Amino acid sequence: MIALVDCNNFFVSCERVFRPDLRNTPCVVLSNNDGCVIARSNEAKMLGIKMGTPFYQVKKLIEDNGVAVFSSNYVLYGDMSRRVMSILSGYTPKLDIYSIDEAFMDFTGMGDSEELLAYSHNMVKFITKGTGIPISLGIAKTKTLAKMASKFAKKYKGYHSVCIIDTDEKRIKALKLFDIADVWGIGRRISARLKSIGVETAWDFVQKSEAWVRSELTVTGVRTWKELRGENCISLDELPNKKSICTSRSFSDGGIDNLAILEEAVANFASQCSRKLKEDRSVCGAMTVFAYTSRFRDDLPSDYIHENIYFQVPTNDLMELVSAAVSVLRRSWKGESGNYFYKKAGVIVWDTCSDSAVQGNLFDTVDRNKRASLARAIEDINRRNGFNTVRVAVQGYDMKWKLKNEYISKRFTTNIDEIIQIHLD
DNA sequence: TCTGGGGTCCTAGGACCC
DNA sequence: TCTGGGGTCCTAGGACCC
Repeated sequence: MIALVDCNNFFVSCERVFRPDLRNTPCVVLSNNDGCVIARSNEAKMLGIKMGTPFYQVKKLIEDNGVAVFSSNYVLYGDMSRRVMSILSGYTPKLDIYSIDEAFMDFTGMGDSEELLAYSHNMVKFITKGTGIPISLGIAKTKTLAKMASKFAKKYKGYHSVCIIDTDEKRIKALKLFDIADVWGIGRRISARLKSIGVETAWDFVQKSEAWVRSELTVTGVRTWKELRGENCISLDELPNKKSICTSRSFSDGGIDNLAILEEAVANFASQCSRKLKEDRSVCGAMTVFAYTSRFRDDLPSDYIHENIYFQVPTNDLMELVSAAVSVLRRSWKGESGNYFYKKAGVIVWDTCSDSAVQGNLFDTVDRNKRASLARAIEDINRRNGFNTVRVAVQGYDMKWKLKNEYISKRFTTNIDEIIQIHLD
């Protein structure tokens, strides 16, 4: 059996751990730049605030109903996630972390349904006590069915946060109740297509033949189809190293029309990519730099910079990545100041491989040894004094491209100066 | 006025090989 | 007049996930 653990309204729950006064108040968390609503408490969902709505469109609704608003605080969420996952790992021989707030657990050979239920209820209590984060569990024979079960666990109070689909009878009943659009792997496009030909529920979908699914939805559709019928197709393998790493941001206000400021931003994105590669013990063979104007503004001139660069030898070197990113940007920059307002930019590194398996280049022009010892010195200083203590000059200090985050909470768990204080009168 | 950020997998089609 | 058959590799774009 496989269990899927899902943290309820995760970002909101993280904020509430340090704001217990908001336990029954509607809350939302906004995306970077305070752009869109990306997490909602149950009360906020009930007010009709939809996932992904631009903040300005619901600002009035939020003010009128006393909804608490938070800018996203990924340092806090990342740390809370690590705590939850760390406790979960003690409850299974195999934990597969799927996202910041979800994980699959292997429950094979860990007892019959009754025992699994008791075990899970116990775990839910312990996680809540240990971290303050409420979770839900779905247990079934396949991952897709476990995801479905977790939605039932969340929806019906009677399950007390744990729903198990252990018999064929239960599976069929659940499939008949389950909207095809809510199935894991069936997105907006495909569900619309399926509904237009009368496939409304997961049950309707599994009634179709394998050949039909194969021809209409390709092999990924067949995997989902098989999983819903109880056949395991999506493996629980550990996550391999990332194949691409992206750092990107949208810019607040109108955007950026100045090359120097955009350079600074892109240099910092490249620096982040270097750090992420090193964390993964990876190097990259290629990089893409992109920058584009707002796609919502038909009245302004638009531009779309999108350029690749290929490295002679795969690298994760800070200076090499920063200089490559900036050179690409300079080369493809078309805007005279004032012509184009770039709203978003980013750096993607790809064609990655392990840093211990780098293929050299006979015609390499760089002294790699010298670079490596300098990189080690920089990493050493930054490890002790904080990321970016030593930086490439073009990264700058102004952060003129900095994000808007008006409603951000403190880094309660990761910065000693921001630790929670309790005043006793 | 204001619209997130990070990933994966699959397929079609073009370029190339013998 | 008539123009083969079998492959691989790469990329862009589309679908999905959180």
